[in-house]
Amino acid sequence: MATLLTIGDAAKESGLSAKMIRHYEQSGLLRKSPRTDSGYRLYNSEQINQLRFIRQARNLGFSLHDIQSLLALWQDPQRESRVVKQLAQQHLDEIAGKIAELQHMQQVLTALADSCRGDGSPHCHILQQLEKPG
Amino acid sequence: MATLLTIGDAAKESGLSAKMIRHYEQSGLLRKSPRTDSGYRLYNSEQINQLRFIRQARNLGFSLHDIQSLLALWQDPQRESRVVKQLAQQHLDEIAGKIAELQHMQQVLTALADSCRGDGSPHCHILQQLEKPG
DNA sequence: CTAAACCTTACCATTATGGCAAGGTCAAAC
DNA sequence: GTTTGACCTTGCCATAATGGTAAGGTTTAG
Repeated sequence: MATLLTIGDAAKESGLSAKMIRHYEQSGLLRKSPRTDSGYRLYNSEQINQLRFIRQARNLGFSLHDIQSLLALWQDPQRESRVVKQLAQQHLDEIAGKIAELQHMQQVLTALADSCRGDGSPHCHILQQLEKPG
Repeated sequence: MATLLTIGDAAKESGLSAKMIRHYEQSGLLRKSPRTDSGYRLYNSEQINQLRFIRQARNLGFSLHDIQSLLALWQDPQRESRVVKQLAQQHLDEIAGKIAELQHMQQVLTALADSCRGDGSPHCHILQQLEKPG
């Protein structure tokens, strides 16, 4: 029952783009896939699972670099869940950092926008504030 | 009182890097600055203010593209604050979108990490979940 | 047999920033 | 007056992840 899919179908199955699948292969995230005589890439169900794994991890914002580690852990029966959790925690820290940064921008800019009349006159607190050193 | 600064001092004054100041000039965000006979760029206080303006806007996360518009508005005595506020609001929407996206990741990944023992055993809900289609 | 829909590779673009290298300039110290 | 160190110049390369396009081969359906 070895159903083999071409890259387009693998893309549909996994939710990745064909373009990205090739890219992942070329950048070493995926092993080179087998080819037909005419050079078409072929994917079996195990590889489709791997592509899905990658997509899920991308959806959670993991970098390709981290995903390489996650894939390795996934495939290692000897793994320690400690290591996986550490990776996740690191990523959570990054996410929290980015959120904080964005929230700070949000806070400052909201205050500025609130104090800008937004009418036909040139007076504008936003520009006034950008002008100042700080 | 025309104090002219070389690019390194302009960088220190503005908080931007010299590299980026050159880049902003080359990408059309800034007009070409005057040079000494030997080719060094020189900045007067008005230009320093412009650099500060750019840095402040960058700190608020505005793209260089948006900053080009903001600079133009800043320098236009005929501007309508409505336009500035619109730009700010658009950017705030983007920020809010990014925050929402990150918070979603944060929520999902936190739940996964919480259900991962993080010990020496290979069992791990995080990997288990990444494995699933969805 | 032909046309559509696929596949291949290779190159370019994005965004904002940094790094490096090879070389010119300027000021201070000797 | 020369050397030295700190500056400046340009230009090219790199990042991260993704998309686009172009030129060309393949497969499949009509």
